Amino acid sequence: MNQLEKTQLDTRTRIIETATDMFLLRGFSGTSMSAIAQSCNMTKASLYHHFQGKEDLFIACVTYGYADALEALAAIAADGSLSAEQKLRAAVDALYTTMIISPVGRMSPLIAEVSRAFPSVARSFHTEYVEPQRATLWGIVEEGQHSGAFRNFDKNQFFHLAFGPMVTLSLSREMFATFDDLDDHFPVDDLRDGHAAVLLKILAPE
Amino acid sequence: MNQLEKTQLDTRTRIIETATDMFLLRGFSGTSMSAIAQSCNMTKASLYHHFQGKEDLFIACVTYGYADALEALAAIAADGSLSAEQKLRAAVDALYTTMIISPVGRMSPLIAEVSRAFPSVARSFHTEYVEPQRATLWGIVEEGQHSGAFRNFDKNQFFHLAFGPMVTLSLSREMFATFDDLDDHFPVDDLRDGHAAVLLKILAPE
DNA sequence: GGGCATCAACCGACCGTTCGGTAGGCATTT
DNA sequence: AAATGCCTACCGAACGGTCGGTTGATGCCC
Repeated sequence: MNQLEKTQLDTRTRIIETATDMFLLRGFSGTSMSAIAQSCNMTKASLYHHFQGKEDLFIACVTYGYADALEALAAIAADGSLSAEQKLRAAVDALYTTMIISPVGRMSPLIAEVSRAFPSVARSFHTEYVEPQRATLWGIVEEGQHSGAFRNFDKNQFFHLAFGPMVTLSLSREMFATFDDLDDHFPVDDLRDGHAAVLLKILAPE
Repeated sequence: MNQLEKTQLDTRTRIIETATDMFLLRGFSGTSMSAIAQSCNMTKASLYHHFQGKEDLFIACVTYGYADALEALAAIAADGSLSAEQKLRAAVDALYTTMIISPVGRMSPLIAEVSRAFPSVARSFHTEYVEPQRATLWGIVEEGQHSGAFRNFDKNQFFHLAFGPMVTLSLSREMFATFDDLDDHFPVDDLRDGHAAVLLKILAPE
């Protein structure tokens, strides 16, 4: 990669990260291309030099974080030094971090907003992010089931109980982001620990 | 209330219900006042005769469903013929119905979209809808704890595990509303029953 | 006749998008 | 080494259209 391509990539990345922040704050329709350009210290015309249009930029924002978010989880699942219980516990921690902190984890309400206008974005989010995440987590559960550490449990039921609370926590913190007592209402660490304990309990052999 | 006031109220209600559907489909910024007026078979000017502005109309839409959604839950909590376990089971059913079907239960991503622009809407949603709902559900749990039917359990942890899955299910069905195999991915009845069973299990005395 | 609901017409601002053009780096030709 | 042509990045200005919101008039029902 020469200097020119690198500069171009840097600019694109800078735009994507800036735009992602704004989309998360104000929603898709609530964020204008002019406002994004302004935040990137460039003109609208320059912005349109790097992206074909608003939808194109939005898709780039959504897709941008898939890999990193999945990689952290995959690393835990592949760690041979951990037992299934340890992996599950670590995976829960990693998932909470992703859902609360990383842009891609906080995008659910954004996807909901555009789900009818851009069904392909929702499809991509599901196929390339949600499903791989579920599959990796389920691999850990299956490993525990084979070793006798976990009991049998319905797959979709487990996802419902595992992802439900953490996604809702992420959503709640977006909904009530302006509360100055947000951490009192929704204390991430406490809720995460209690949740992990319950998951291990319902998976424990009878 | 005379005939005139009643007609006016009917018109307001008709507008609110129409606008709510559109806000849920396209988001706040994605729904224009012209489009709402058109769906109501009236002019924008007539729409502005009934509501001061877009924010005013939106607040009316959000507030509109509070009472009905809370009433169904309160009726269960007040039913003297049911045991605490039966009440909890019925409450879970009612909450799933609210979250999946009723507009107010499906509004979470909408609140997230406007949370920074209209913090007061988020506040109202929390104070007048979320908190009363939690309080009523917790009343049922406390009743069971006093009678020995339920063990002690941290309040916020319980909310996390009880509301988490159902809110996420509602959100997921909004995000992936365009999928033609939506009910295969997110089967409400199955997930609800399994969830209720787990809740009763973690509350069961040791 | 007086208050109310509705309307067509209109407003300035902003939307996403496009256009014509400029500045500067790089490679090839002279 | 100078001149040429091309490419990327960027910009000011403007496009047609839509936004939320307003005005004044018209019909209608009590």
